[in-house]
Amino acid sequence: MARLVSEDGIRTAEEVFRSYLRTRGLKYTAERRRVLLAVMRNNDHFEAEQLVLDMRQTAARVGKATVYRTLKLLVDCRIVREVHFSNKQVHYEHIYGQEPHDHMVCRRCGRIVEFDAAEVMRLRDRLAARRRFQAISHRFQIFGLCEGCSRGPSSTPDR
Amino acid sequence: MARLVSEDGIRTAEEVFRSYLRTRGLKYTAERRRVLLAVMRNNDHFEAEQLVLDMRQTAARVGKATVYRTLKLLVDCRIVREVHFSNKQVHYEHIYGQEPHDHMVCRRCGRIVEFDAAEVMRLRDRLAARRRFQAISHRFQIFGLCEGCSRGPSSTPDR
DNA sequence: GTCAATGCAAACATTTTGCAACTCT
DNA sequence: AGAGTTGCAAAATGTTTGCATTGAC
Repeated sequence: MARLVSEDGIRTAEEVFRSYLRTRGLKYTAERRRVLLAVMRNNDHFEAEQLVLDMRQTAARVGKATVYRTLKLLVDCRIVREVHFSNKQVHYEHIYGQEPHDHMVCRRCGRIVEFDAAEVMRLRDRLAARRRFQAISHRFQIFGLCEGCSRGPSSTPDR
Repeated sequence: MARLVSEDGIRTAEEVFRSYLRTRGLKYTAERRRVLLAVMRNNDHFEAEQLVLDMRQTAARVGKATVYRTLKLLVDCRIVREVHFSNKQVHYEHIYGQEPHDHMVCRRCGRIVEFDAAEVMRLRDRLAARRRFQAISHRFQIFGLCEGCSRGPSSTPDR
């Protein structure tokens, strides 16, 4: 969270997306643009379904199939990444221009805490090398209790 | 993989499961026992659906709903753990009596390489402490190319 | 003008649930 | 005896796909 993207950052991401599409003979449609904007303005982690519902409220209405299809493209060109907090649906977050990070997930309140992935990547590469494995990416999430939840039962118990 | 469990190990797991059930007023039924045995004899990672199908072949036939329900119980009492290799269905592995480990997943051939989680856990706890987060568990998987696949195109390209 | 994209609804795959019949303890 | 369990089929979830229509280049 806390990943405010300036209008300028959005414009750059737009250019990245546009040229990604162009190089494969795909089209930069109004719908794809709307999805990109909705994603970039979302400063949190979100699920595909929620994005569909949110966009349904606005003038930037886009069909659910298109949202799913566009998310895939955005993941492919690394503007967006899938994150896996639960066993249920996939979550997404935009990562264009972000430092690599991973997540801690509070088992009690669901709070997500991000942390820098630099050390994780160093360990990952060391572990991989030992097995003659060439690491390309990783997923790492830490589950536990956040600061608030680890001291006594909170008044907002949920997931 | 390579986690052969002796008949003795199975018996111990059975005792763990049985007492877990007893303490919550649940019953150790023939079906639950059959699922436990099928799981413990499986020396690999497996998916729920496959387990259902495998058991359908044998005399130890158990309904799919029961398999799913029992897997949940086994996860809850830490005989089994969920592992997440792909974005598709959850995989399972029995971990009773195993050293903690995580997985490297080959993006080309799908091979799974296990590695000891000790260092990961140390890093995890250090990272968590910095954010005053109390780590309980984690998920860590490294994606990349296994030894065979990283040197030149293999003759068995798949997942 | 052409080839790709959209939106809808139907299809899918996986997992969960309601319920009547059954079975551990 | 009684609470918990099973199996089935139906429901639910989350995502993908077929296809006629529309739109970008």
